[in-house]
Amino acid sequence: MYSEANFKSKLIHWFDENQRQMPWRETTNPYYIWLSEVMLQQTQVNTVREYYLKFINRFPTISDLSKAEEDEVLKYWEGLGYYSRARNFHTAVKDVDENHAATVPRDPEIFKKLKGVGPYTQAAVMSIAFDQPLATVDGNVFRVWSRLNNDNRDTKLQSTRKAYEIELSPYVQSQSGTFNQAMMELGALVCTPKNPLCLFCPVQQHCEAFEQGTVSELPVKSKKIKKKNVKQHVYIIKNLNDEVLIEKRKAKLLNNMWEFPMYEATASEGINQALNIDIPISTTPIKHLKHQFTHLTWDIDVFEAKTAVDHTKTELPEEMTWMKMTDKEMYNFPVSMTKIYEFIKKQF
DNA sequence: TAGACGTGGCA
DNA sequence: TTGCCAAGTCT
Repeated sequence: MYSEANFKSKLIHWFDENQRQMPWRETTNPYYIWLSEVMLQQTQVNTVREYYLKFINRFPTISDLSKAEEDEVLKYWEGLGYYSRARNFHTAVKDVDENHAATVPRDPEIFKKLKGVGPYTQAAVMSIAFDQPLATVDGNVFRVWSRLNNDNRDTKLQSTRKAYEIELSPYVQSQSGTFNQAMMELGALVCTPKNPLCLFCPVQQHCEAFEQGTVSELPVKSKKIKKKNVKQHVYIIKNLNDEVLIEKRKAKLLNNMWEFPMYEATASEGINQALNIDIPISTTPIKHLKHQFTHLTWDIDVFEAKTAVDHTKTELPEEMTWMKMTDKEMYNFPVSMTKIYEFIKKQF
């Protein structure tokens, strides 16, 4: 058994010398720290940087974000993925603005009640911004801690998370924010999923898995879900003004984002029903693409409607509109639709 | 509880 | 090309 203080001291010393520069590490503003933690969920640091800087530039205060329309907030999240994070963060910030005097709560129990704040975000924001004694348990910490203890418990189980939070609590009674970030940084830079740099690890002598030669087998994760494949038909409908038809999604997936009308291949007559007009559709796809999500694949055929009908005089259903090709930045599109846009842009 | 929820990087 | 992984949360 090793000294807890010795382990912590070595880890923090390594962190002081080796941590990466990040814009959110140069602020003590709890709102900015909170935003960064939301953006960093399941997302790599280098991807987040630009989004973070643009976001705080446009919404520099809680009040600014609180007053914004959801469509604009989503526009600033466009391309980052997991868009419910943006909707939930917006909701939570409005909550703070209205019910907490526009001040991020210091009480972990109150903060945890906000929309989109789970155990990780609670611990991260509370420790980094307010030095509250809570341990962050994220993917990095699961990996680092399971290896340090040669622990093969399933990290997907809630019980394992709880156990880790308790086991780590002695380390976060002081300097909690620094310790938490050091654990995560070690996981990101040294104790990596593949090819970990054990020879350069500042706490190698505390690592049971290194001693036992089991590093590559940890952490243990149980569930692997198989992707479903969904065939989709997308329709590029142009009018005589060289505008193209777009539709606002009303679904859990990519909710409230725009798309070219899309129907599952098994329901592809939907476009004619929706418009209540008979649009000639090209019989062969003008483009085929696959778009990968975590849990499914869209196998997309893109069809083009060549029509002489002046659809500008046809009344459109709710949540549909004609978009000028030069106005794409006025709408928020998922990446799959941006790919299609880039293709058809050449033809206009 | 297990599956839904985006996207890009990497071996 | 394919599958896993990246500072998770919601239902």
